[in-house]
Amino acid sequence: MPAAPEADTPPHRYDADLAADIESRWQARWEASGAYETPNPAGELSRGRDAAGPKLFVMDMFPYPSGSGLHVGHPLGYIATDVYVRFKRMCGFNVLYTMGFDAFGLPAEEHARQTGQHPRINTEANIDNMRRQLDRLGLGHDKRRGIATTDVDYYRWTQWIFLQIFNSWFDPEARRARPIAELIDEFSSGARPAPDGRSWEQLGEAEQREVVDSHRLAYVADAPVNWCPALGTVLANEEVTNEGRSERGNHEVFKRPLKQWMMRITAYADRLLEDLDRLDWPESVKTMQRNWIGRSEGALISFPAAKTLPGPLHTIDVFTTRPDTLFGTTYMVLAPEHPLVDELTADGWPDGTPESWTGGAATPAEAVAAYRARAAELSDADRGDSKTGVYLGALAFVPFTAPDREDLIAELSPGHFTGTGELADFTLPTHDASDGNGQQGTSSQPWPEGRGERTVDIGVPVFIGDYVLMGYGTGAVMGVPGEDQRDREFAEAYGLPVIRTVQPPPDHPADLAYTGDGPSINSHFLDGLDVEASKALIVERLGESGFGRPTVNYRMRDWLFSRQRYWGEPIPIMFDDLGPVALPVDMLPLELPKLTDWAPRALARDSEPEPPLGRVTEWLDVELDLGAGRRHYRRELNTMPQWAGSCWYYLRYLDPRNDDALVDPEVERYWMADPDPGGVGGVDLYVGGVEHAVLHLLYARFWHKVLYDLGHVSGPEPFKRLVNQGYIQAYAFKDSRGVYVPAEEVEGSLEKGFSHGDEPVSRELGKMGKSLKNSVTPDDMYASYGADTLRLYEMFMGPIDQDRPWETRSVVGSQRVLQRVWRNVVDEETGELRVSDAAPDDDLLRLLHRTIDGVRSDMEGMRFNTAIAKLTELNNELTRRGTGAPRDVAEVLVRMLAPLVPHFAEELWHRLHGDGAGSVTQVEFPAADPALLVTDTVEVPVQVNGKLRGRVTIAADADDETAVAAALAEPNVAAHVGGRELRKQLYVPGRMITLVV
RNA sequence: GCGGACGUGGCGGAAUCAGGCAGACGCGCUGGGUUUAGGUCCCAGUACCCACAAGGGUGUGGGGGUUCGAAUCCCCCCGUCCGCACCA
Repeated sequence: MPAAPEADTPPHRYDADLAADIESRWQARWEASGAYETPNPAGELSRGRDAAGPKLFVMDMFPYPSGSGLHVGHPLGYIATDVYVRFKRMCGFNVLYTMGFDAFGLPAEEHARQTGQHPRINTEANIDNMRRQLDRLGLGHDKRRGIATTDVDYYRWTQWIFLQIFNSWFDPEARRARPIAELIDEFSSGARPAPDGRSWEQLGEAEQREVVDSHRLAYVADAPVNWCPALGTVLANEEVTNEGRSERGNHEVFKRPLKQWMMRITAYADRLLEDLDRLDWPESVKTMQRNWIGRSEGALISFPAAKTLPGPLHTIDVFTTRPDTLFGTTYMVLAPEHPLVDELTADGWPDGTPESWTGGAATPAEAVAAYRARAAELSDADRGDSKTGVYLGALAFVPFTAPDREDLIAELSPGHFTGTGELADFTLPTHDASDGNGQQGTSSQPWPEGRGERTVDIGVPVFIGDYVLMGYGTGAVMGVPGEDQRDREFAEAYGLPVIRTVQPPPDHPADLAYTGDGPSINSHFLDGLDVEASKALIVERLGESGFGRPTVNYRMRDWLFSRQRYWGEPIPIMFDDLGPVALPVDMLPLELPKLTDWAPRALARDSEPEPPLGRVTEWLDVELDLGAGRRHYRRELNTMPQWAGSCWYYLRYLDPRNDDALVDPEVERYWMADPDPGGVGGVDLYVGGVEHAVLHLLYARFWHKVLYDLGHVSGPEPFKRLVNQGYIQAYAFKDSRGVYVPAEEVEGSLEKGFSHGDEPVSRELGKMGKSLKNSVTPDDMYASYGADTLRLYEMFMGPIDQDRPWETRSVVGSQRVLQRVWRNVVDEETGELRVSDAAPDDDLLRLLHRTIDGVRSDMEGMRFNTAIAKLTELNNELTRRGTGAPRDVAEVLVRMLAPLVPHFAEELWHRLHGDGAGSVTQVEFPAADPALLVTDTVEVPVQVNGKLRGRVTIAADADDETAVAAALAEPNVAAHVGGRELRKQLYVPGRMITLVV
């Protein structure tokens, strides 16, 4: 509540009204003088303040202009960067600091849909509103550089980057992206053979296009995707929650195959992983990215399989991290969606098939159909813990003979494990070595070890089961119940044999899989070797025989890049009869067509996506001459995902109005260079929420690396240092029905209980926001206290990276601090200065310099809470002394406050120095005089037998003997020593005297 | 289950990086002052126990260890939060 003017309130007290007056006045002057404009080394923005001094690039994660306005939690990170930036500017750095808006994408569009207005109108109104709320905080942004991702001049370059990616391929030997033209040259010159061994000329145009397109970093694939009918669009894995619902709106999401644009981020998996080690990021975020990428080393093993013998053989490829346990395989499981399922489904149940394997169906085909239908109903998360599956009626064969093992299986299991057949016509696949997602061709290869003549083999049954996911590895596993607990549970459920292949310790429970180390057993030529050695040998043997090879598998999939939405960047691609064709770069921007009927439609689950751009018939079909004569093309109708614009906005801040390039290379080198030689470069400090740990931050790193490979940026990483600011939490209140009630209407206390009206309510701590009805708006804080008090309070609440509960009643503490500073400089009654011209005494001077020293290092380390505590301490000392502060001390204190409370400091600065003085934002930050940090005498605590017994004042350079003598002279110390002989004496200079008796 | 972060007064937190006076600074609370009153503002006190005091004892989730000395380092356990999760 704003302080009403009271008769007895001194007229010049620092209250909300005075703060509002000061804040608006200085904001206008700063704006007029371009106080925060930072010059570039070249180009249009090279005018500005003096650019001497090292560069620093500090950035916040830019916001979505959502339209519902800010609460006090939103600007926490912005205030922190602003304080840091102001401090570094005062330390002589040339700091780039600005703010843009991430305005494309689902949130803006969903909001527009609710209000019924066109997204552009909505978005621009929201941006204006957010700018106003943020400006009121006094953030020192270079406003010339602010962009919105929806600006045509901006998304023109987003489209340009898309074309760079489309026109590139990943060369696995060079481990980097190269222009697609170089690949075409290699094919046509014969330096690189065509995939099937034919010469390039022998391939038709269609085949050539297909081969080239299959190498591009941006490509169209018909792949299982996350289809969200309610939103009318597909979503990236990253946008789907664990519960299988959309991150936005919490709608149901279904897996289904659709033709979509993909980006080959998997090609960069290893580099994204390796370079994490070179980043100054929170360990938690690095860990999340590592887990997301999910690199695991193992082997790909091929199992021959057949539904009848004799009969055609198929190959089940399996990824395993434990190839050493191969001989423990007693069954196989395919994911229900696995493409081989149909081929391996037998016509009828083999003799002796147990009832439990059939799912109660009359034939394997019926069992499969029923099981698949059930699995499709369930999202990955709903599949539950119990292991289920049905038998296909087929057998698979471990690719090595192992007579002992076969005897063992024969002994453990009923007759249906034995198949008889002629294996000579088995066809082995050849795998190309490019990557885990590479295509595979087939070619004939002989069955090793002369097995073509064998007519009897021990097969293992092949199941489908939903504990095997199509989205990981090859979608098939070898069932090894001895060494894998999930396989063990499946084996238990279906009565499958268990063969241990690693000797467990004696105390290992017999009913659990053993995953630890130990000697191999029941494993033929591996027996006796430990796990590592067994892995090495089996992989070697598999390689020799052609049945397997070492491989690296990743959890991460390629990035699904297209959305069936209106409010996004149009993808600058056209299609002719043979496939996608890039729009020439000189035809950019490809503007989003004006459309009145832009709203997405909620669709039925199995309907086809309907991109809204498909409604623009005159835009859809174009005739162009791209060099091969005038031809007809159909435009791509999908738009880019929300993440596209945020993948590179930091680069556009550098050079926002450049029409010739996304950024001038000289400007890019200046701002993105790493201060440390050999560093990765990039934004020097990036502050934002941890919720972007794997989405935005992974995509942006990927794009940056592609741009780096293609020579458009000078370093391999976009963000050198990352800080995650904590969330501001707030108490929320629920009534007896569990419904949230507005927090500001709740009365009571922890002791007395809380109530809303007459009804008792319960309290909980949660993220501030609309859903918990516990928002506090910055506008309320401006009205009650002013922006500087809000800034000071938010910085004082705790370490920047920590969550903290909001307490409106505590804000007044920060206002009192400023009031006390104000009172030490300005007379509240008259408004006159009340500083004294007397020189500060020695004690005060020493305290001042200790404060300077501490505040400087706290600011540097972004420990603003402790910096504020130290400044408060100094000011409390001034208050204790009464009589107004010595002018020299007040002047230094004001300079130290300037980064935290810039308007307040600017006002006092001008009162101290007269109106001719320059801005406090551009003076130097105080530096401590080292001579004043050391003292002649020090007060040192004394411990006797580990307990504090007194303190003595001694010369700062006193030696051991002197210190101990002084300690013994202290009565309480002497009493505790009690005349006994010292067994030990120790003096840590300036810190502690320790005596042991 | 795996991985990460963390645990200090009534509350937010400081001291943890580098072992050396635990509780800086602020909120709240208690008492006092200013004020017609309330509020604002100012001053003093405020970890807990004993004591008028001087002082003494206890104390940083629990247990153990290293050390002259541990909130800090090491081991085990408990608890909270976050991320991932049938990952083969």
